[in-house]
Amino acid sequence: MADSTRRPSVFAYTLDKLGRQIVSGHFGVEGVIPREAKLCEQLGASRGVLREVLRVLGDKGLVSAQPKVGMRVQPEINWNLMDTDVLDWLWEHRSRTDYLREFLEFRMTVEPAAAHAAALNATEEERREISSLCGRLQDESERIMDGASDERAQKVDFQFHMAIFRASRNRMLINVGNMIGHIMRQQIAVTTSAPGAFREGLPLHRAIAEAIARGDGEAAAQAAEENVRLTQVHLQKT
Amino acid sequence: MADSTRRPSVFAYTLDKLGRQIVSGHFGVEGVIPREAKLCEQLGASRGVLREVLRVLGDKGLVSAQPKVGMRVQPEINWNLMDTDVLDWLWEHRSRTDYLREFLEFRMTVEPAAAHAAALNATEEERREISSLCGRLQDESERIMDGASDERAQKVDFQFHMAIFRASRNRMLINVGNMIGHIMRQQIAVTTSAPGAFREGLPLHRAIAEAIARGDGEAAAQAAEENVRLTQVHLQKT
DNA sequence: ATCATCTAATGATAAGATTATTGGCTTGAA
DNA sequence: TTCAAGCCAATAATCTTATCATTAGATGAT
Repeated sequence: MADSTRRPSVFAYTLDKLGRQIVSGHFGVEGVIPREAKLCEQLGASRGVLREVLRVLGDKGLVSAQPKVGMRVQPEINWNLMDTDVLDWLWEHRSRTDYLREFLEFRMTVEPAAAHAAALNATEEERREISSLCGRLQDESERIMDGASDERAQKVDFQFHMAIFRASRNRMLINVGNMIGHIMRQQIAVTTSAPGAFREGLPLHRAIAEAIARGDGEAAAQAAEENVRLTQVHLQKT
Repeated sequence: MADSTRRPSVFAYTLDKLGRQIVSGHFGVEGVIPREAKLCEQLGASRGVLREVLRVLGDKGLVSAQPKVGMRVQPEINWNLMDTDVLDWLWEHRSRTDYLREFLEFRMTVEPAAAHAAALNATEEERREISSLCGRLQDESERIMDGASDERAQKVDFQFHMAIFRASRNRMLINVGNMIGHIMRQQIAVTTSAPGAFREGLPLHRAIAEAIARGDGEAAAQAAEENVRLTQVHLQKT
């Protein structure tokens, strides 16, 4: 079993640490990264794992290497913004001032499309699952009104969105959906902490689920768009 | 200087080779990959680079490792479809039967959004650049009518699309645009080889450019959508 | 200035120590 | 007997260390 409690590997730790340093601008505008030997002692890792880390960071578009010349951090335009690690690091450093607008804009184009596709392509079972999750969302909402933590509601909300992406029967949309879901799980804590935000969003969630259930693509897309817009409003209030 | 003529690294070669093997289903439905020592001799690479390769393939969602149990290829749903390497490998193996529909569907949701955003957000210079590229596209189109190769036209077409994504002022859309552009450069050879396909698509390209020039988001989105639809028609004829 | 040479950095290989996980074996109690 | 908990060894990834090769900037003699 992939136990979540096992100690993080040296690789994972080093990747995370160096990734954060790069994204936070720790190496200046020139972006010259110390040579391998120096990085090893700074990060406390052997040259082997460090090179693995640098390869992965290169794959994420953060750095590129050249013999003799050394490592350089790449211009930000090359950073892979579909990568959850990169997104996490960005989110940590410049929290919700820099990329938030673009992220919401991106959701605004992708989520309606996914809802539309789901309404057309979902299996009967998927439609039932989505409706069911919407029902559970309502239950959890009421539980919150009684003073319960919104942790469980967040989880259900996350599952609801993912179910829609899955039902779109488009693996590229599902892929993007995973990325969006990952960010949402961090953002949602902010979004829903606004009092009544969950209750307010409930009718739109139901509208999405019902539109998908009856195969109305246009309505599903419109409701999904409204839902993102509502999130937008809530986030801008914080 | 990053010379394009320098010999490919062992790392790049091994990554490509192993990546293709995995995507082509070379390791069976179980997806059990031989252990490191065995892979080394099969691929002719040292353990060091092999581990770097495996880490990158893990980052792309293709494989995951566990001590004692070995390397396993991950279920296809986890493969990172926003990664150009993965896409290349997939495209090579199951060429334009499996993922083509989903790719075009994805373009259909993203490109209109990018055109829309570009119409609203582009700078004056960007609008001029897009119009200029559209004009060059017309020139190249006429050159093709005279029997010239469509290689140059393809390059301009690619630049045209990328300029629109860039003008959207949304770095996530730009990122996705890079991915789409990468695939287009391979698909476009098929698309435009249909006789007259270029000429037929020209009016729509002009419609996009003009809509962006005058800041008409709705018209730009609609023209972009029509353009993808036209591509769809051409591709289904092959 | 130009060219050969030196030097310092990444690229690649090899070998060994370490750590974690599985699977079997044993032990012990119901 | 049967089942479960705990121990042990085999195995594979993980990590370290050392060494050589390759590359390109820097140096210096012509």
